[in-house]
Amino acid sequence: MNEYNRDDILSMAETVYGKSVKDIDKKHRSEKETKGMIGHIIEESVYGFDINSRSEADFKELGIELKTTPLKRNKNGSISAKERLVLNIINYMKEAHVTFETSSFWTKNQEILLYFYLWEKGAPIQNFKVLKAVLLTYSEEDLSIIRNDWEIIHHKILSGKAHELSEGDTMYLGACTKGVNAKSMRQQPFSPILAKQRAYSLKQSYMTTIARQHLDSEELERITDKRELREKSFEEILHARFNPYIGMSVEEISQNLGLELNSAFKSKVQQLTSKILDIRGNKLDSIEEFSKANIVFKTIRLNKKGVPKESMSFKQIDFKEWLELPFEESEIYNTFETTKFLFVVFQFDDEENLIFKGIKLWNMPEETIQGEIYGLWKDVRDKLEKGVKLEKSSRGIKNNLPDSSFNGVAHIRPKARNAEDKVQLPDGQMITKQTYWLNSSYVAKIVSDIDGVE
DNA sequence: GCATGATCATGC
DNA sequence: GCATGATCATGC
Repeated sequence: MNEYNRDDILSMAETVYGKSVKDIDKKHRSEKETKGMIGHIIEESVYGFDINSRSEADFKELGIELKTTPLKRNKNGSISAKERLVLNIINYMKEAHVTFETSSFWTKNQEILLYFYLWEKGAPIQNFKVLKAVLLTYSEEDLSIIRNDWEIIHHKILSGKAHELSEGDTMYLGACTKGVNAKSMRQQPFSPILAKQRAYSLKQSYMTTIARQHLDSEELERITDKRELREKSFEEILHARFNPYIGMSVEEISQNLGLELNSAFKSKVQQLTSKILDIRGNKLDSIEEFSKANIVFKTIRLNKKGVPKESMSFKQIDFKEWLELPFEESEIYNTFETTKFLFVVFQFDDEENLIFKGIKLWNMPEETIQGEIYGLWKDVRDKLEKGVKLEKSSRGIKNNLPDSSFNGVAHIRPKARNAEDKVQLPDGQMITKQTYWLNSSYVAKIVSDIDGVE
């Protein structure tokens, strides 16, 4: 037993494509629903492992680990990874003293036998169906980026900043929290501060892209190549692409690129950016690296003082969810923990020309997420629990949710079709649809170190 | 002149 | 029809 080769592993997997967990499960293990059960059932019923007598490595001789991961179907029919793929826990004490090649990430996760199954809301686990299995390895391009991600994590450990790690720090390989609860803490070697227990993970956005490439044959376009990635990090490459245009007006950039633009500003920037990154068509959302790393574009227009005219808005708030889910599962936490933003920054000069100032690849510092964002979340939560105060004012209906003077980072404000475009609060009252916003003064601070912004 | 409630524009 | 990026408009 356990002397399979790579071909065996995959051809045996094919025998269960389309089958439900219950149909695969020869030993009726699925009657006990526990986490990780699907993996156990596959090991036992597909590969014949006696899982009670085994502890770790699945296909030891091949150095392959078996993992299962849920996919979900979206309203538009596409599929997405339901979650990140959590790998091994990071032992900060040990990981500090290794190189990428000898790291626990690389030695344990070089090659993964990955089973995709379709998760369905509300359905029992037994009904979930296996869609496909793949041997997950990393392309040379991905590996360059993953190696750089590992270096970023490693560097934080070496600088005594393991407690400041955030998933948003990196592109594909993340350090996600993992523990029984938010209070699972570990020692780190170069600081007395206890750090949250974290595990290496392949980000949800990375898993989504991998799943779509295998199951939907999605075609995406890379903006870098392996040669370039050997020389520079992805972030450096991005800067090199945009740097030649710094100091030019939107019109000058258009002329320079041979584009004739008379559309609205928003689509102009999209077209310019596509051209600068050399994307065919105008599809910024089909850039492979951005899709895998969950990099989101935001254009920022600064006034002469370097402050955006408007705050930056995000998704509409689902107040019922806000009240029900803990902070670590909330939408606002997940947005800032897992998104990298690519700010494309322009500034008005004295003649009202819009001048390109540069870009910034940014993710919110963990400190701010655990500080101000948590504070905002908690304040809203408490008010939802007690009942939101709605009062008629001279300018519409005023609420007592945190405003822009709350903590200097974020606030809550309406965003709707009009004042009558409402949703129900958990307490039953109706409120104009609301969004959370990053204060314009906070955004100004984030981009204040971009070259040319004064 | 900014904060804040309201609303527009676009794309799916 | 709705979500989301973007912006308006007025009271303080």
